[in-house]
Amino acid sequence: MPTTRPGPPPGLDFDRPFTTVDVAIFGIVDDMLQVLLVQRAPKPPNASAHAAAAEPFPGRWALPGGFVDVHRDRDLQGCALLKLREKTGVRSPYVEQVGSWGSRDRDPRGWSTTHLYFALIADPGPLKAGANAADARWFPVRGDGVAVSLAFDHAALLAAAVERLRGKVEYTSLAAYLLPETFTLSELQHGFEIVLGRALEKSAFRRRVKDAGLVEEAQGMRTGAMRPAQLYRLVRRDAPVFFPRPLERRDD
Amino acid sequence: MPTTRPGPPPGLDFDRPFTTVDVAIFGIVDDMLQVLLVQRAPKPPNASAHAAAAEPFPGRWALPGGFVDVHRDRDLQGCALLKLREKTGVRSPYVEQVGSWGSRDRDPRGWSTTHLYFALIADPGPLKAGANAADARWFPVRGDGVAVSLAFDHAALLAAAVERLRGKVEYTSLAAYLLPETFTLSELQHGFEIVLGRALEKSAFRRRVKDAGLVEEAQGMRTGAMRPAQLYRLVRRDAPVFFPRPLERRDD
DNA sequence: TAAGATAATGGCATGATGCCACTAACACTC
DNA sequence: GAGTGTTAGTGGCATCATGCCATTATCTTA
Repeated sequence: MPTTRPGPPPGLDFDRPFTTVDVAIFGIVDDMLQVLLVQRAPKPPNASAHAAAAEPFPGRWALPGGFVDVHRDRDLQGCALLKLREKTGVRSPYVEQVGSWGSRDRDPRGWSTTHLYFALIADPGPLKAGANAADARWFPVRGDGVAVSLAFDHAALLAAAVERLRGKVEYTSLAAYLLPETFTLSELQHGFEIVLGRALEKSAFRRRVKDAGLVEEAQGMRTGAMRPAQLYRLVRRDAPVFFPRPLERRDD
Repeated sequence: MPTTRPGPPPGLDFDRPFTTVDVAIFGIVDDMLQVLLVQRAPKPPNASAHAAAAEPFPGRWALPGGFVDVHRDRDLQGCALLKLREKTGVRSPYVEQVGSWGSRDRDPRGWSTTHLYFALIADPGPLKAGANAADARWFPVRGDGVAVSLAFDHAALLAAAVERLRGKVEYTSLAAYLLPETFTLSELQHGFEIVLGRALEKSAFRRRVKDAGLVEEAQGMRTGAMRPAQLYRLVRRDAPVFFPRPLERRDD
Protein backbone atom coordinates (compact mmCIF):
# COMPACT_ATOMS: atom_id res chain seq x y z
CA MET A 1 0.00 0.00 0.00
CA PRO A 2 1.15 3.56 -0.56
CA THR A 3 3.22 5.02 2.21
CA THR A 4 3.20 8.58 3.43
CA ARG A 5 6.39 10.45 4.11
CA PRO A 6 7.66 13.99 4.09
CA GLY A 7 7.95 15.16 0.52
CA PRO A 8 10.86 17.00 -0.98
CA PRO A 9 10.99 20.80 -1.27
CA PRO A 10 8.63 22.43 -3.77
CA GLY A 11 9.73 21.88 -7.35
CA LEU A 12 11.66 18.74 -6.46
CA ASP A 13 8.71 16.43 -6.05
CA PHE A 14 9.43 14.02 -8.86
CA ASP A 15 10.54 10.43 -9.08
CA ARG A 16 14.26 9.85 -8.74
CA PRO A 17 16.38 6.95 -9.90
CA PHE A 18 17.95 4.61 -7.39
CA THR A 19 21.55 5.48 -6.71
CA THR A 20 24.03 2.70 -6.06
CA VAL A 21 27.77 2.24 -5.87
CA ASP A 22 29.64 -0.85 -7.02
CA VAL A 23 33.27 -1.75 -6.54
CA ALA A 24 35.43 -4.08 -8.57
CA ILE A 25 38.06 -5.20 -6.08
CA PHE A 26 41.10 -6.74 -7.72
CA GLY A 27 43.87 -8.72 -6.15
CA ILE A 28 46.47 -11.25 -7.13
CA VAL A 29 45.44 -14.56 -5.61
CA ASP A 30 47.06 -17.87 -6.52
CA ASP A 31 49.15 -16.13 -9.14
CA MET A 32 46.06 -14.93 -10.98
CA LEU A 33 44.28 -11.62 -11.30
CA GLN A 34 41.08 -12.16 -9.35
CA VAL A 35 38.06 -10.07 -8.54
CA LEU A 36 36.03 -10.23 -5.35
CA LEU A 37 32.36 -11.05 -5.89
CA VAL A 38 29.48 -11.45 -3.47
CA GLN A 39 26.53 -13.76 -3.78
CA ARG A 40 23.07 -12.28 -3.60
CA ALA A 41 20.65 -13.79 -1.12
CA PRO A 42 18.94 -16.93 -2.38
CA LYS A 43 15.27 -16.79 -3.25
CA PRO A 44 13.23 -17.28 -0.11
CA PRO A 45 11.02 -20.40 -0.26
CA ASN A 46 7.79 -18.48 0.46
CA ALA A 47 8.33 -15.99 -2.34
CA SER A 48 5.31 -13.80 -2.79
CA ALA A 49 4.09 -12.40 -6.07
CA HIS A 50 6.27 -9.32 -6.21
CA ALA A 51 9.26 -10.90 -4.51
CA ALA A 52 11.14 -11.13 -7.80
CA ALA A 53 10.83 -7.40 -8.26
CA ALA A 54 11.80 -6.70 -4.68
CA GLU A 55 15.02 -8.70 -4.68
CA PRO A 56 16.20 -9.46 -8.19
CA PHE A 57 18.84 -11.98 -9.26
CA PRO A 58 18.60 -14.19 -6.14
CA GLY A 59 21.62 -16.39 -5.67
CA ARG A 60 23.61 -14.71 -8.43
CA TRP A 61 27.13 -13.39 -8.03
CA ALA A 62 27.63 -9.65 -8.27
CA LEU A 63 30.12 -6.89 -7.65
CA PRO A 64 30.02 -5.71 -4.04
CA GLY A 65 27.95 -2.59 -3.76
CA GLY A 66 24.68 -1.20 -2.68
CA PHE A 67 22.46 1.81 -2.36
CA VAL A 68 23.86 5.16 -1.40
CA ASP A 69 22.63 6.02 2.07
CA VAL A 70 22.09 9.77 2.09
CA HIS A 71 22.23 9.83 5.88
CA ARG A 72 25.38 7.77 6.27
CA ASP A 73 27.48 8.53 3.18
CA ARG A 74 29.22 11.86 2.70
CA ASP A 75 30.09 11.24 -0.93
CA LEU A 76 30.33 8.52 -3.54
CA GLN A 77 33.94 7.55 -2.99
CA GLY A 78 33.37 7.33 0.73
CA CYS A 79 30.53 4.96 0.03
CA ALA A 80 32.77 2.86 -2.20
CA LEU A 81 35.53 2.73 0.43
CA LEU A 82 32.99 1.58 2.98
CA LYS A 83 31.89 -1.33 0.77
CA LEU A 84 35.50 -2.26 0.32
CA ARG A 85 36.27 -2.19 4.01
CA GLU A 86 33.20 -4.25 4.84
CA LYS A 87 34.38 -7.02 2.55
CA THR A 88 38.14 -6.99 2.95
CA GLY A 89 39.07 -4.90 5.96
CA VAL A 90 41.46 -2.97 3.73
CA ARG A 91 41.48 0.73 4.45
CA SER A 92 43.72 2.55 2.00
CA PRO A 93 44.05 0.81 -1.29
CA TYR A 94 44.27 2.37 -4.70
CA VAL A 95 40.77 3.43 -5.71
CA GLU A 96 39.69 5.00 -8.97
CA GLN A 97 36.33 5.74 -10.48
CA VAL A 98 35.60 3.91 -13.71
CA GLY A 99 32.39 5.67 -14.64
CA SER A 100 28.67 5.53 -14.14
CA TRP A 101 25.82 3.62 -15.70
CA GLY A 102 22.16 4.43 -15.57
CA SER A 103 19.06 3.39 -17.43
CA ARG A 104 15.54 2.27 -16.81
CA ASP A 105 16.39 -1.31 -17.79
CA ARG A 106 19.40 -2.26 -15.77
CA ASP A 107 17.47 -3.00 -12.58
CA PRO A 108 14.02 -4.59 -12.77
CA ARG A 109 12.95 -2.55 -9.75
CA GLY A 110 13.14 0.65 -11.76
CA TRP A 111 15.32 3.42 -13.13
CA SER A 112 18.69 3.01 -11.46
CA THR A 113 22.17 4.41 -11.64
CA THR A 114 25.43 3.01 -10.39
CA HIS A 115 28.79 4.61 -9.84
CA LEU A 116 31.56 2.10 -10.47
CA TYR A 117 34.93 2.16 -8.76
CA PHE A 118 37.79 -0.24 -8.92
CA ALA A 119 40.18 -0.95 -6.09
CA LEU A 120 43.56 -2.63 -6.10
CA ILE A 121 44.55 -4.37 -2.92
CA ALA A 122 47.90 -5.81 -2.02
CA ASP A 123 48.45 -9.22 -0.62
CA PRO A 124 44.82 -10.28 -0.16
CA GLY A 125 44.40 -12.22 3.03
CA PRO A 126 41.34 -14.19 4.06
CA LEU A 127 38.08 -12.35 3.50
CA LYS A 128 36.77 -10.44 6.44
CA ALA A 129 34.99 -12.49 9.04
CA GLY A 130 31.38 -11.50 9.63
CA ALA A 131 27.81 -12.32 9.04
CA ASN A 132 28.21 -12.54 5.30
CA ALA A 133 31.77 -13.74 4.95
CA ALA A 134 30.70 -17.00 3.37
CA ASP A 135 28.99 -15.27 0.47
CA ALA A 136 32.13 -13.52 -0.82
CA ARG A 137 34.71 -15.20 -3.02
CA TRP A 138 37.59 -14.46 -5.33
CA PHE A 139 37.03 -15.27 -9.01
CA PRO A 140 39.83 -15.42 -11.57
CA VAL A 141 39.53 -12.85 -14.32
CA ARG A 142 39.51 -14.57 -17.68
CA GLY A 143 39.57 -12.25 -20.63
CA ASP A 144 37.21 -9.45 -19.72
CA GLY A 145 35.16 -11.27 -17.14
CA VAL A 146 34.63 -14.25 -14.91
CA ALA A 147 33.34 -17.75 -15.44
CA VAL A 148 30.02 -17.19 -13.68
CA SER A 149 27.03 -15.23 -14.91
CA LEU A 150 26.65 -11.98 -13.00
CA ALA A 151 23.61 -10.10 -11.75
CA PHE A 152 22.30 -6.90 -13.38
CA ASP A 153 24.70 -5.49 -15.96
CA HIS A 154 27.66 -6.32 -13.76
CA ALA A 155 29.35 -8.29 -16.52
CA ALA A 156 29.58 -5.07 -18.53
CA LEU A 157 30.73 -3.12 -15.50
CA LEU A 158 33.41 -5.67 -14.72
CA ALA A 159 34.56 -5.65 -18.33
CA ALA A 160 34.89 -1.88 -18.20
CA ALA A 161 36.88 -2.07 -14.97
CA VAL A 162 39.19 -4.74 -16.34
CA GLU A 163 39.69 -2.79 -19.53
CA ARG A 164 40.50 0.37 -17.60
CA LEU A 165 42.93 -1.51 -15.37
CA ARG A 166 44.71 -3.24 -18.24
CA GLY A 167 44.81 -0.07 -20.27
CA LYS A 168 46.41 1.92 -17.50
CA VAL A 169 48.93 -0.78 -16.69
CA GLU A 170 50.27 -0.26 -20.22
CA TYR A 171 51.56 3.17 -19.33
CA THR A 172 51.50 3.53 -15.53
CA SER A 173 52.78 1.72 -12.45
CA LEU A 174 49.28 0.74 -11.39
CA ALA A 175 50.05 -2.98 -11.11
CA ALA A 176 52.47 -2.20 -8.29
CA TYR A 177 49.50 -1.64 -5.99
CA LEU A 178 48.75 -5.35 -6.21
CA LEU A 179 52.06 -6.25 -4.56
CA PRO A 180 53.10 -6.23 -0.90
CA GLU A 181 55.21 -3.40 0.46
CA THR A 182 58.53 -4.92 -0.54
CA PHE A 183 59.14 -7.00 -3.61
CA THR A 184 61.84 -8.00 -6.04
CA LEU A 185 61.89 -6.62 -9.54
CA SER A 186 61.06 -10.07 -10.87
CA GLU A 187 58.01 -10.18 -8.64
CA LEU A 188 56.98 -6.74 -9.82
CA GLN A 189 57.36 -7.80 -13.42
CA HIS A 190 55.36 -10.91 -12.71
CA GLY A 191 52.55 -8.76 -11.30
CA PHE A 192 52.47 -6.71 -14.46
CA GLU A 193 52.44 -9.87 -16.54
CA ILE A 194 49.55 -11.31 -14.57
CA VAL A 195 47.44 -8.23 -15.14
CA LEU A 196 48.34 -7.84 -18.79
CA GLY A 197 48.16 -11.53 -19.56
CA ARG A 198 51.36 -11.53 -21.57
CA ALA A 199 55.08 -11.86 -21.01
CA LEU A 200 57.31 -8.81 -20.78
CA GLU A 201 61.00 -8.44 -21.56
CA LYS A 202 63.07 -8.52 -18.42
CA SER A 203 65.69 -6.02 -19.47
CA ALA A 204 63.26 -3.47 -20.88
CA PHE A 205 61.00 -3.78 -17.86
CA ARG A 206 63.79 -3.12 -15.39
CA ARG A 207 65.06 -0.13 -17.31
CA ARG A 208 61.58 1.32 -17.50
CA VAL A 209 60.96 0.90 -13.80
CA LYS A 210 64.32 2.26 -12.73
CA ASP A 211 64.45 5.18 -15.16
CA ALA A 212 61.03 6.30 -13.95
CA GLY A 213 62.24 6.38 -10.36
CA LEU A 214 59.39 4.11 -9.38
CA VAL A 215 61.28 2.03 -6.82
CA GLU A 216 64.06 2.34 -4.28
CA GLU A 217 66.10 -0.39 -2.64
CA ALA A 218 64.72 -1.81 0.58
CA GLN A 219 66.60 -3.63 3.30
CA GLY A 220 67.27 -7.26 2.61
CA MET A 221 67.24 -9.75 -0.17
CA ARG A 222 64.72 -12.38 -1.23
CA THR A 223 66.54 -15.67 -0.64
CA GLY A 224 65.58 -19.10 -1.79
CA ALA A 225 66.85 -21.89 -3.91
CA MET A 226 68.41 -19.53 -6.49
CA ARG A 227 70.45 -16.38 -6.55
CA PRO A 228 69.16 -13.88 -3.97
CA ALA A 229 67.30 -10.89 -5.32
CA GLN A 230 67.32 -7.32 -4.10
CA LEU A 231 64.16 -6.14 -2.40
CA TYR A 232 62.60 -2.85 -3.46
CA ARG A 233 59.75 -0.65 -2.34
CA LEU A 234 57.74 2.05 -4.06
CA VAL A 235 59.21 5.54 -3.72
CA ARG A 236 55.70 6.95 -3.58
CA ARG A 237 52.80 4.79 -2.57
CA ASP A 238 50.23 7.56 -2.77
CA ALA A 239 50.17 8.07 -6.52
CA PRO A 240 50.99 5.97 -9.56
CA VAL A 241 53.90 6.79 -11.86
CA PHE A 242 53.30 7.54 -15.53
CA PHE A 243 55.86 6.07 -17.89
CA PRO A 244 56.93 8.19 -20.86
CA ARG A 245 55.55 5.69 -23.37
CA PRO A 246 53.09 2.86 -23.29
CA LEU A 247 54.38 -0.65 -23.72
CA GLU A 248 54.46 -1.56 -27.36
CA ARG A 249 51.77 -3.96 -28.41
CA ARG A 250 52.63 -7.07 -30.30
CA ASP A 251 49.27 -7.80 -31.88
CA ASP A 252 45.75 -6.43 -31.55
CA MET B 1 3.87 21.20 3.40
CA PRO B 2 4.41 17.45 3.09
CA THR B 3 2.97 15.86 0.00
CA THR B 4 1.51 12.40 -0.37
CA ARG B 5 2.42 10.18 -3.27
CA PRO B 6 2.64 6.49 -4.03
CA GLY B 7 5.62 5.02 -2.24
CA PRO B 8 8.25 2.77 -3.75
CA PRO B 9 8.09 -1.04 -3.50
CA PRO B 10 8.69 -2.57 -0.08
CA GLY B 11 12.30 -2.36 0.99
CA LEU B 12 13.01 0.57 -1.29
CA ASP B 13 11.33 3.23 0.78
CA PHE B 14 14.34 5.36 1.60
CA ASP B 15 15.54 8.77 0.57
CA ARG B 16 17.39 8.90 -2.72
CA PRO B 17 19.86 11.46 -4.01
CA PHE B 18 18.94 13.76 -6.84
CA THR B 19 20.26 12.51 -10.14
CA THR B 20 21.42 15.02 -12.72
CA VAL B 21 23.39 15.03 -15.94
CA ASP B 22 25.74 17.81 -17.03
CA VAL B 23 27.46 18.31 -20.36
CA ALA B 24 30.60 20.25 -21.13
CA ILE B 25 30.12 21.21 -24.77
CA PHE B 26 33.35 22.27 -26.45
CA GLY B 27 33.81 24.02 -29.74
CA ILE B 28 36.35 26.16 -31.49
CA VAL B 29 34.91 29.65 -31.70
CA ASP B 30 36.93 32.69 -32.73
CA ASP B 31 40.05 30.55 -32.87
CA MET B 32 39.71 29.62 -29.22
CA LEU B 33 38.61 26.53 -27.35
CA GLN B 34 35.32 27.55 -25.85
CA VAL B 35 32.72 25.90 -23.69
CA LEU B 36 28.99 26.48 -23.82
CA LEU B 37 27.49 27.69 -20.54
CA VAL B 38 23.95 28.57 -19.56
CA GLN B 39 22.84 31.18 -17.09
CA ARG B 40 20.61 30.13 -14.25
CA ALA B 41 17.40 32.07 -13.74
CA PRO B 42 17.87 35.32 -11.81
CA LYS B 43 16.57 35.55 -8.29
CA PRO B 44 12.89 36.50 -8.38
CA PRO B 45 12.21 39.84 -6.67
CA ASN B 46 9.62 38.38 -4.30
CA ALA B 47 11.88 35.67 -3.03
CA SER B 48 10.34 33.86 -0.13
CA ALA B 49 12.20 32.40 2.82
CA HIS B 50 13.15 29.09 1.31
CA ALA B 51 13.59 30.38 -2.23
CA ALA B 52 17.38 30.16 -1.95
CA ALA B 53 17.16 26.47 -1.20
CA ALA B 54 14.63 25.89 -3.96
CA GLU B 55 16.64 27.46 -6.74
CA PRO B 56 20.28 27.86 -5.81
CA PHE B 57 22.88 29.99 -7.57
CA PRO B 58 20.47 32.38 -9.26
CA GLY B 59 22.00 34.25 -12.16
CA ARG B 60 25.19 32.17 -12.13
CA TRP B 61 26.62 30.48 -15.17
CA ALA B 62 26.67 26.70 -15.21
CA LEU B 63 27.23 23.70 -17.44
CA PRO B 64 24.06 22.77 -19.31
CA GLY B 65 22.31 19.94 -17.57
CA GLY B 66 19.46 19.00 -15.39
CA PHE B 67 17.61 16.31 -13.56
CA VAL B 68 17.19 12.89 -15.05
CA ASP B 69 13.56 12.40 -15.93
CA VAL B 70 12.79 8.77 -15.26
CA HIS B 71 9.74 8.90 -17.49
CA ARG B 72 11.41 10.60 -20.46
CA ASP B 73 15.03 9.41 -20.41
CA ARG B 74 15.99 5.88 -21.35
CA ASP B 75 19.54 6.17 -20.07
CA LEU B 76 22.14 8.68 -18.97
CA GLN B 77 23.80 9.23 -22.32
CA GLY B 78 20.44 9.77 -23.98
CA CYS B 79 19.72 12.41 -21.38
CA ALA B 80 23.07 14.08 -22.10
CA LEU B 81 22.43 14.06 -25.85
CA LEU B 82 19.05 15.65 -25.27
CA LYS B 83 20.61 18.52 -23.30
CA LEU B 84 23.10 19.00 -26.09
CA ARG B 85 20.46 19.07 -28.79
CA GLU B 86 18.34 21.52 -26.84
CA LYS B 87 21.19 23.98 -26.70
CA THR B 88 22.94 23.54 -30.02
CA GLY B 89 20.73 21.53 -32.37
CA VAL B 90 23.67 19.22 -32.96
CA ARG B 91 22.68 15.58 -33.16
CA SER B 92 25.71 13.37 -33.51
CA PRO B 93 28.83 14.86 -32.02
CA TYR B 94 31.57 13.06 -30.19
CA VAL B 95 30.34 12.35 -26.68
CA GLU B 96 32.24 10.71 -23.85
CA GLN B 97 31.54 10.28 -20.19
CA VAL B 98 34.01 11.97 -17.88
CA GLY B 99 32.78 10.55 -14.60
CA SER B 100 30.33 11.17 -11.82
CA TRP B 101 30.27 13.28 -8.74
CA GLY B 102 28.03 12.91 -5.73
CA SER B 103 27.97 14.20 -2.20
CA ARG B 104 25.63 15.76 0.28
CA ASP B 105 27.33 19.14 -0.08
CA ARG B 106 27.44 19.88 -3.76
CA ASP B 107 23.84 21.04 -4.02
CA PRO B 108 22.27 23.01 -1.17
CA ARG B 109 18.95 21.29 -1.85
CA GLY B 110 20.32 17.98 -0.67
CA TRP B 111 22.35 14.89 -1.53
CA SER B 112 22.88 14.99 -5.25
CA THR B 113 24.80 13.19 -7.96
CA THR B 114 25.73 14.27 -11.42
CA HIS B 115 26.95 12.33 -14.41
CA LEU B 116 29.29 14.45 -16.47
CA TYR B 117 29.75 14.10 -20.22
CA PHE B 118 31.75 16.14 -22.63
CA ALA B 119 30.81 16.74 -26.24
CA LEU B 120 32.90 18.02 -29.13
CA ILE B 121 31.01 19.82 -31.85
CA ALA B 122 32.30 20.91 -35.21
CA ASP B 123 31.84 24.33 -36.66
CA PRO B 124 29.56 25.81 -34.00
CA GLY B 125 26.92 28.00 -35.56
CA PRO B 126 24.63 30.38 -33.73
CA LEU B 127 23.09 28.92 -30.62
CA LYS B 128 19.71 27.35 -31.07
CA ALA B 129 16.82 29.76 -31.19
CA GLY B 130 14.25 29.23 -28.50
CA ALA B 131 12.85 30.47 -25.28
CA ASN B 132 16.18 30.36 -23.53
CA ALA B 133 18.59 31.12 -26.34
CA ALA B 134 19.66 34.38 -24.75
CA ASP B 135 20.89 32.67 -21.60
CA ALA B 136 23.47 30.47 -23.35
CA ARG B 137 26.91 31.69 -24.35
CA TRP B 138 30.33 30.48 -25.37
CA PHE B 139 33.15 31.14 -22.90
CA PRO B 140 36.82 30.81 -23.79
CA VAL B 141 38.63 28.11 -21.83
CA ARG B 142 41.60 29.62 -20.04
CA GLY B 143 43.78 27.13 -18.28
CA ASP B 144 41.40 24.68 -16.66
CA GLY B 145 38.34 26.87 -16.55
CA VAL B 146 36.56 30.02 -17.56
CA ALA B 147 36.68 33.63 -16.41
CA VAL B 148 33.33 33.56 -14.61
CA SER B 149 32.45 31.89 -11.35
CA LEU B 150 30.31 28.83 -11.90
CA ALA B 151 27.38 27.41 -9.98
CA PHE B 152 27.62 24.30 -7.77
CA ASP B 153 30.93 22.43 -8.22
CA HIS B 154 30.84 23.05 -11.94
CA ALA B 155 34.29 24.65 -11.92
CA ALA B 156 35.70 21.32 -10.77
CA LEU B 157 33.60 19.41 -13.29
CA LEU B 158 34.74 21.67 -16.10
CA ALA B 159 38.36 21.32 -15.03
CA ALA B 160 37.99 17.54 -15.14
CA ALA B 161 36.44 17.69 -18.60
CA VAL B 162 39.18 19.99 -19.91
CA GLU B 163 41.85 17.80 -18.40
CA ARG B 164 40.34 14.69 -19.96
CA LEU B 165 40.05 16.40 -23.34
CA ARG B 166 43.61 17.74 -23.30
CA GLY B 167 44.98 14.47 -22.03
CA LYS B 168 43.35 12.47 -24.79
CA VAL B 169 44.39 14.90 -27.49
CA GLU B 170 47.98 14.06 -26.58
CA TYR B 171 47.57 10.54 -27.93
CA THR B 172 44.37 10.41 -29.99
CA SER B 173 42.75 12.24 -32.89
CA LEU B 174 40.03 13.70 -30.66
CA ALA B 175 40.66 17.31 -31.68
CA ALA B 176 39.58 16.42 -35.22
CA TYR B 177 35.96 16.35 -34.02
CA LEU B 178 36.16 20.09 -33.52
CA LEU B 179 36.73 20.70 -37.23
CA PRO B 180 34.28 20.76 -40.13
CA GLU B 181 34.01 17.79 -42.46
CA THR B 182 36.86 18.85 -44.74
CA PHE B 183 39.96 20.67 -43.64
CA THR B 184 43.57 21.19 -44.57
CA LEU B 185 46.35 19.62 -42.56
CA SER B 186 47.36 23.06 -41.34
CA GLU B 187 43.84 23.66 -40.09
CA LEU B 188 43.86 20.30 -38.38
CA GLN B 189 47.16 21.09 -36.73
CA HIS B 190 45.82 24.46 -35.67
CA GLY B 191 42.86 22.73 -34.02
CA PHE B 192 45.19 20.52 -32.03
CA GLU B 193 47.24 23.54 -31.03
CA ILE B 194 44.18 25.42 -29.85
CA VAL B 195 43.13 22.57 -27.61
CA LEU B 196 46.60 21.87 -26.29
CA GLY B 197 47.55 25.49 -25.92
CA ARG B 198 50.98 25.02 -27.43
CA ALA B 199 52.60 24.95 -30.83
CA LEU B 200 53.32 21.68 -32.60
CA GLU B 201 55.96 20.84 -35.18
CA LYS B 202 54.50 20.85 -38.66
CA SER B 203 56.54 18.02 -40.08
CA ALA B 204 56.08 15.70 -37.14
CA PHE B 205 52.37 16.43 -36.99
CA ARG B 206 51.80 15.59 -40.63
CA ARG B 207 53.74 12.36 -40.41
CA ARG B 208 51.82 11.32 -37.33
CA VAL B 209 48.46 12.03 -38.92
CA LYS B 210 49.28 10.34 -42.20
CA ASP B 211 51.04 7.30 -40.76
CA ALA B 212 48.02 6.66 -38.55
CA GLY B 213 45.72 6.64 -41.56
CA LEU B 214 43.59 9.28 -39.90
CA VAL B 215 42.75 11.26 -43.02
CA GLU B 216 42.18 10.78 -46.73
CA GLU B 217 42.27 13.34 -49.51
CA ALA B 218 39.01 15.10 -50.28
CA GLN B 219 38.03 16.82 -53.48
CA GLY B 220 39.35 20.31 -53.87
CA MET B 221 41.91 22.62 -52.43
CA ARG B 222 41.72 25.45 -49.95
CA THR B 223 42.60 28.54 -52.00
CA GLY B 224 43.40 31.99 -50.76
CA ALA B 225 46.18 34.48 -50.78
CA MET B 226 48.87 31.81 -50.53
CA ARG B 227 49.69 28.45 -51.97
CA PRO B 228 46.57 26.27 -52.15
CA ALA B 229 46.35 23.45 -49.66
CA GLN B 230 44.94 19.97 -50.12
CA LEU B 231 41.63 19.28 -48.40
CA TYR B 232 41.27 16.14 -46.32
CA ARG B 233 38.53 14.37 -44.47
CA LEU B 234 38.52 11.81 -41.66
CA VAL B 235 38.65 8.22 -42.84
CA ARG B 236 36.44 7.24 -39.94
CA ARG B 237 34.26 9.77 -38.24
CA ASP B 238 32.68 7.30 -35.85
CA ALA B 239 35.68 6.60 -33.65
CA PRO B 240 38.89 8.40 -32.77
CA VAL B 241 42.30 7.11 -33.81
CA PHE B 242 44.92 6.23 -31.23
CA PHE B 243 48.44 7.25 -32.10
CA PRO B 244 51.26 4.87 -31.19
CA ARG B 245 52.86 7.38 -28.83
CA PRO B 246 51.75 10.46 -26.99
CA LEU B 247 53.19 13.78 -28.05
CA GLU B 248 56.35 14.45 -26.13
CA ARG B 249 56.03 17.09 -23.50
CA ARG B 250 58.48 19.93 -23.32
CA ASP B 251 57.94 21.03 -19.74
CA ASP B 252 55.35 20.29 -17.06
C1' DT C 1 59.86 39.39 -62.30
C1' DA C 2 60.75 39.60 -57.51
C1' DA C 3 58.97 39.29 -52.82
C1' DG C 4 56.38 37.18 -49.41
C1' DA C 5 53.76 33.77 -47.49
C1' DT C 6 52.12 29.24 -46.73
C1' DA C 7 52.24 24.15 -48.34
C1' DA C 8 54.73 20.12 -48.42
C1' DT C 9 58.74 17.03 -48.01
C1' DG C 10 63.19 15.01 -46.56
C1' DG C 11 67.03 14.05 -43.44
C1' DC C 12 69.30 13.72 -39.09
C1' DA C 13 69.08 13.54 -33.92
C1' DT C 14 66.75 11.83 -29.81
C1' DG C 15 64.93 8.72 -26.58
C1' DA C 16 62.41 4.84 -24.90
C1' DT C 17 61.50 0.61 -26.20
C1' DG C 18 62.22 -4.59 -28.06
C1' DC C 19 65.47 -8.13 -28.46
C1' DC C 20 69.41 -10.94 -27.42
C1' DA C 21 73.55 -12.29 -25.32
C1' DC C 22 76.30 -12.44 -21.51
C1' DT C 23 77.87 -12.51 -16.67
C1' DA C 24 76.79 -13.21 -11.57
C1' DA C 25 75.30 -15.72 -7.55
C1' DC C 26 73.11 -18.97 -5.20
C1' DA C 27 71.64 -24.32 -4.07
C1' DC C 28 72.04 -28.83 -5.17
C1' DT C 29 74.31 -33.07 -6.80
C1' DC C 30 77.91 -36.02 -7.49
C1' DG D 1 84.94 -28.96 -4.54
C1' DA D 2 83.77 -29.03 -9.34
C1' DG D 3 79.84 -29.15 -12.31
C1' DT D 4 74.90 -28.14 -13.27
C1' DG D 5 70.65 -25.72 -13.22
C1' DT D 6 68.08 -21.76 -12.26
C1' DT D 7 67.22 -17.17 -11.43
C1' DA D 8 69.28 -12.20 -10.87
C1' DG D 9 71.15 -8.59 -13.17
C1' DT D 10 73.63 -5.85 -17.02
C1' DG D 11 75.06 -4.22 -21.54
C1' DG D 12 74.73 -3.50 -26.49
C1' DC D 13 72.44 -3.07 -30.83
C1' DA D 14 68.12 -2.49 -33.57
C1' DT D 15 63.75 -0.28 -34.07
C1' DC D 16 60.46 3.21 -34.37
C1' DA D 17 57.96 7.40 -33.65
C1' DT D 18 58.99 11.55 -32.44
C1' DG D 19 61.53 16.55 -32.33
C1' DC D 20 64.07 19.65 -35.04
C1' DC D 21 65.81 21.97 -39.06
C1' DA D 22 66.47 22.79 -43.86
C1' DT D 23 64.84 22.86 -48.45
C1' DT D 24 61.74 22.91 -52.25
C1' DA D 25 57.05 23.98 -54.22
C1' DT D 26 53.23 26.97 -55.41
C1' DC D 27 50.34 30.49 -55.11
C1' DT D 28 49.18 36.05 -54.86
C1' DT D 29 50.49 40.60 -55.08
C1' DA D 30 53.32 44.54 -55.98
